Amino acid sequence: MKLKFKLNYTDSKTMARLGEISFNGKTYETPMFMPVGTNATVKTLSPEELKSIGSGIILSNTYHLWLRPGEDIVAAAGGLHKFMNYDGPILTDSGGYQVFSLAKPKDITEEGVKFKNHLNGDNLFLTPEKSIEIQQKLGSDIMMSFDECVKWPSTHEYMEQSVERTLRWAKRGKSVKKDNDQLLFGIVQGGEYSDIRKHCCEELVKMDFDGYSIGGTSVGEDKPTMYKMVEYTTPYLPEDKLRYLMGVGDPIDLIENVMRGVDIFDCVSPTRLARHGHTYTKHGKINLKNSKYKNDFTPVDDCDCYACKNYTKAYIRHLIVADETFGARLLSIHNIYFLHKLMAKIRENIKSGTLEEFRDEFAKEYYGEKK
RNA sequence: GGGGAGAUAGCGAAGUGGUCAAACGCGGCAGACUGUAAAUCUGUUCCUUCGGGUUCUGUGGUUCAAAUCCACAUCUCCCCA
Repeated sequence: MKLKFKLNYTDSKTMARLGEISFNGKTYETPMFMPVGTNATVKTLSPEELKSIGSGIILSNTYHLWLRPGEDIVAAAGGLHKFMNYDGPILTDSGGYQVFSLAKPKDITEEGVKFKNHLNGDNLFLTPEKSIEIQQKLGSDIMMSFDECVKWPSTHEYMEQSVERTLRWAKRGKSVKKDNDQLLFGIVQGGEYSDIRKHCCEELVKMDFDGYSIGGTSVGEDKPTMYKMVEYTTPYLPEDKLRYLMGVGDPIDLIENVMRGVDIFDCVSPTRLARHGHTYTKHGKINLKNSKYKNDFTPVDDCDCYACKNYTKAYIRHLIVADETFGARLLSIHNIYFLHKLMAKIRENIKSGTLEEFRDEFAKEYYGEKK
């Protein structure tokens, strides 16, 4: 079953797009938010819970599954879908982000990247070919090319060299790709340098990937810079292919980047923030650990998710403070639901041509007066 | 009744003459988190008008200097009768 994307509509005032992904007999609308399940699980949530809150594609990770349990075990289980019991689409990251978070500059060579296994300190070596081979064994529906996620800020000179190497890596990865149902995306790097972003897009498009990812964002840059990175990229990508902005999940960033032509997003923040007791509300992000919620017997938000329909802030706060996993689960449900719901509203406002107004309204409520 | 041990900040617990407003842990109060080395990490936690002020069960004492030494008192725990 091959995942297919169809572009249905492009907003005339912004670059926002409406599309649909079909997979395994189901269709999913874009723009879409994808929860992250690094270790073949979206932390604390079952596949049934994910589906019930409206999740479509979920993300998993090549690097982590390579180390544990190992791609051969996942393959022996019948692939990632069977292994984790998720029949929706699965996208795997290539390990490129771990180049940013785990490797030192001297560990990055033309051939590949040297890692210290974060579990036991072993020396590891990941190459573009190896990354694709692992992802093929995992059997994800969308694979990522192995790239260098470059730290911000970086010099124009470094970025140029790094992007050339990332392009060579993209080609190498593609060369070992089997002719199967898995899609392979190229990843656009180039920091905030418009010339490098453009060049990277053009070279990747020549290689003809199944979709294109925008990388190098959400690595500590400010929002205007992130938006520029996207603006310097999307105009050079083919209309009919999916565009994935990697690692972006702040609510306002989702809206802003849909307006810049992005279709799909992923981010760890809804689940990580949940585990840390933070939660999104229409009036901004709140920290449920704050003592002012001790006696607050109202729901987290005006929302119809399972957590908000059945539980109060005071109760969830108690669970979080008492380190009970059910608290993390309830907040994960709400936080992911909140982002899915936001994406649904974004889609509606693209349809009605009111996305800019929606952005302004949302920002006013979300950042205006914090509860 | 006899013998022994001990009382340190909200709690547990170091410290046994000056470098002690007092380690560390917990608890409390905040903050951070963006393709997950993250159910993690950071700050803070006697009072303060930020100059200082008042602390280590209490009272008295020794000393230039005491949480630390001495005396007595109070309370707690253990052992023996």
